[in-house]
Amino acid sequence: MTFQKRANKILELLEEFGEVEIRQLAAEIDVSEVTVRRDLTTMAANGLLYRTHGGAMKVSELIKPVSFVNKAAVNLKAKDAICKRAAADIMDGDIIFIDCGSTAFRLCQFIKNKKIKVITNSLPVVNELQGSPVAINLIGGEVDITRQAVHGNIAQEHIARYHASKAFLGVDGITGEGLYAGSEHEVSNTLAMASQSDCVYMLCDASKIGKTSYLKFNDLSLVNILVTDYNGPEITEFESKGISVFPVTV
Amino acid sequence: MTFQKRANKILELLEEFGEVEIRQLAAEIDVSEVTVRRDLTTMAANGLLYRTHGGAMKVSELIKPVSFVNKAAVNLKAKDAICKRAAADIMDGDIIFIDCGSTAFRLCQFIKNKKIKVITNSLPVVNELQGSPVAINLIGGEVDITRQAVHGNIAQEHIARYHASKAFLGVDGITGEGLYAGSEHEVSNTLAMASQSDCVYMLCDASKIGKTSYLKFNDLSLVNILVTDYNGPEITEFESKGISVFPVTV
DNA sequence: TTGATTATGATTATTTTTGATCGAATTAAA
DNA sequence: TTTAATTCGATCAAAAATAATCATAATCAA
Repeated sequence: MTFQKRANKILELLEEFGEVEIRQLAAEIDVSEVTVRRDLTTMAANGLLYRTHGGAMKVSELIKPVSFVNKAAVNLKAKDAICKRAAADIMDGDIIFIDCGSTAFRLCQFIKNKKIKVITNSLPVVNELQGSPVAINLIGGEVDITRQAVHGNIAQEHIARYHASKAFLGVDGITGEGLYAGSEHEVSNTLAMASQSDCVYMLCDASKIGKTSYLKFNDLSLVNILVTDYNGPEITEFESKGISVFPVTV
Repeated sequence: MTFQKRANKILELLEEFGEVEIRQLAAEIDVSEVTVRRDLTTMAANGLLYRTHGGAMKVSELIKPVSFVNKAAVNLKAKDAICKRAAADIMDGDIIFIDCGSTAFRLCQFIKNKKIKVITNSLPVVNELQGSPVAINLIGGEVDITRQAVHGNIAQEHIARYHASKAFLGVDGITGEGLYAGSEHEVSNTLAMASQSDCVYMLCDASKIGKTSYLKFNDLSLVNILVTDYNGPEITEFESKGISVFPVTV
């Protein structure tokens, strides 16, 4: 059993359990604990895992507290894939709007190294981009603590003062009929950002496609690009209405 | 059970409840209270949570920069005494400005139960007032991450849209000659808030009295009320210039 | 094959982690 | 205010895990 084989096995187990113990690995791979310890040390040095006392953890298990807030969020992998694709279109020098909401929030992790300006009404976005070279403009207005965002008339006026090359927005639901939201507060900001942008990206995981909510606030003409992991009959309908669909796989 | 696992567990519980007790954690994780205490100390040192007597609190997500937390710790008792006195003047129904800065920030703890509206450019203030009945209006504009506050022209314009009964401001220094600041950004917000308020409260611990800084931005006429723990010859000078001085003892 | 290099396992010394205890500090109560 | 009850920090000891050392086994090149 070579080191490479053991390393693969360890990564497999790590993937399955998220964490492993030396004892467990030694028994599973049938080598001494000393060897396992050596393997883990090497692998940790290569960034393949996180070494703990008595074992190792998957790197991704070590989440920062901020990410914790959104851990409860559903469809995380889909959202991350969507945001990764969307972020690929963001170039240095861009000025972009980022909507509040859990999907758009995931965009932050992919733009931390970019030299761009972000205009947002989302407090978590501001927080997440701390320490990055990203310049932040925070929309002012009434603070909605439950949504961790700013909204209201002043906020809309504030947005109207700016212009961005791209807007990254989320909605509660999207069908061939149009866009749906769960609250009027969200709508006003979404519309304001869209109207001030050259190109509107809508970030929607599969659960949003074909879903309606209590408020239909606009037809599909608002959207230029739809980034989604969904792959069903509605897609062609969206495209026939002039939306470019960027598919991603989870 | 490794430290990493416990840390994750603690953060989860913190996320759920906002605050936790040592006893509760020890029982939940099944380790001794000493160990929990050690974990909390370590995590607090890393800025993952706030250590309290007997437990920990969720770290305010917007107060991550260590500099601010540290600065806030200087002259804490004096600042708290000053803010407690100032808060006594705040009545239900008031609309108030709260400046950014470590002194004015301490005001938050004394107004959490009041039914008022707070207009501020300070991110820590927004965070601190979460979950309270206080309505918050956040000044919009460019985010200065190091100061944890919003500045710029848009911010000034935003402030100009509002009017408050009282403004609670801080400065870097105050002498018989006037008011001093360490940065022009702070000045513009301070002046804007002062001009839109019926009554300007200046919150200054003793270290600020008689101190000058590189920028004298206004004379004393800006100030209506000075709340301070300082008790020296300058006080009569301030009073002779029309300022009401509210003394506090530490 | 031989000699050199590397990988592995056993042993021992060191470090880390944990829990217990006790005086000091903090908070709450009288 | 003074007093009582917690909680904290420091110190110590026991247990576990690690790193270091060494010897043995496997691998490889000439």
